[in-house]
Amino acid sequence: MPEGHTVHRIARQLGLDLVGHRLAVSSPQGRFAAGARRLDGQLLVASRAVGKQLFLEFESGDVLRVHLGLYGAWDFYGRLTPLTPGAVARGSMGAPRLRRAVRMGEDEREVGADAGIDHPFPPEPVGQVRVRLASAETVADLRGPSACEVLDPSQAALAVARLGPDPAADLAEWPGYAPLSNPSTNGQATDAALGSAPSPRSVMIDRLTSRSVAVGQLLMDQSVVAGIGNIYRAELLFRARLDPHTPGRRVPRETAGALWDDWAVLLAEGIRTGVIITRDLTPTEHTDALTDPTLRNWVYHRTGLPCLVSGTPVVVEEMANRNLYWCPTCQK
DNA sequence: TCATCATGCCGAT
DNA sequence: TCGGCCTGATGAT
Repeated sequence: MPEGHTVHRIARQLGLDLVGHRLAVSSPQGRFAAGARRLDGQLLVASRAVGKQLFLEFESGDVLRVHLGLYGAWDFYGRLTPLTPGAVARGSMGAPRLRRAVRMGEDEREVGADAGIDHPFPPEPVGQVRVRLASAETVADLRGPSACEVLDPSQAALAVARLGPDPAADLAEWPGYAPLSNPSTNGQATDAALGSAPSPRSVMIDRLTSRSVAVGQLLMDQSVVAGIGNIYRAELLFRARLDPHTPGRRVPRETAGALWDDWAVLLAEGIRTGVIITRDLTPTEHTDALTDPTLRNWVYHRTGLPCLVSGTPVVVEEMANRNLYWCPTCQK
């Protein structure tokens, strides 16, 4: 299930295998029939992720905006370009081109490398497929999204502008969009002096430190910083040894900046591997963690277990309508 | 085999 | 604050 890293991986997969192709767009489920008609037959020109949202730009300027919500996912069939070495993959890497399906939207796994050989292409839709994007060789099926809509360019720009900065978004190449998320600059204090647009990092710091809401809530607020979900929230706070209840206003700017920097590192690593590993592990442990979720994190899903640093039992409480895991000894 | 829960978020109430 | 989305993993039965 999707925090920002997953959506970036999906954007990249679609970028590799469907961008530059003229697509057959359909809605086997029927709930997106009108939108599918509007996009059917168009060239897909760009695939971008901002936070947890996916923006697919077509030649007409129409943009398909997708949010996976809690259990949305993309299923890929047919020819797929391997994303990144080091990613979670069962079966051989760089194996045969033909794969029955690769699911993205949860911890990813590849269904047997040659499982598709006996199956027709394109395959029958499985379950409630809201949208199918199909080139001659690759099919991407979207199921269970919480948002799936066609926007015109100005509506899409508005949707992006409503989001906080994302360290992995490269909006510089997206003409007309908020100049918020150019990750190449990390502008410390020079923005004003240079008269340039504020850096994403400084935007995040400003938004996080200007409110009295608990930092544990602010990290989940997609207008403060985009892409962080419940796991990354808990783990970022632990890594910073920060009490989740600290009001944003009381978080020193240096601490807020360190949170941004750490998020950028964790996100990049999540995009690379496809899983959320937040502990500092040896290479061997890291390999084990790719297949064993219980090895990956400091506090997430570890209620009652001893904190790996202090030994204090990890506690869970509700914050921002979600379970928040933290160590009362380390984070104060 | 069944019930519950989950890495999210929106809109109705 | 609650239900919807309508999936898949997990743990209880």
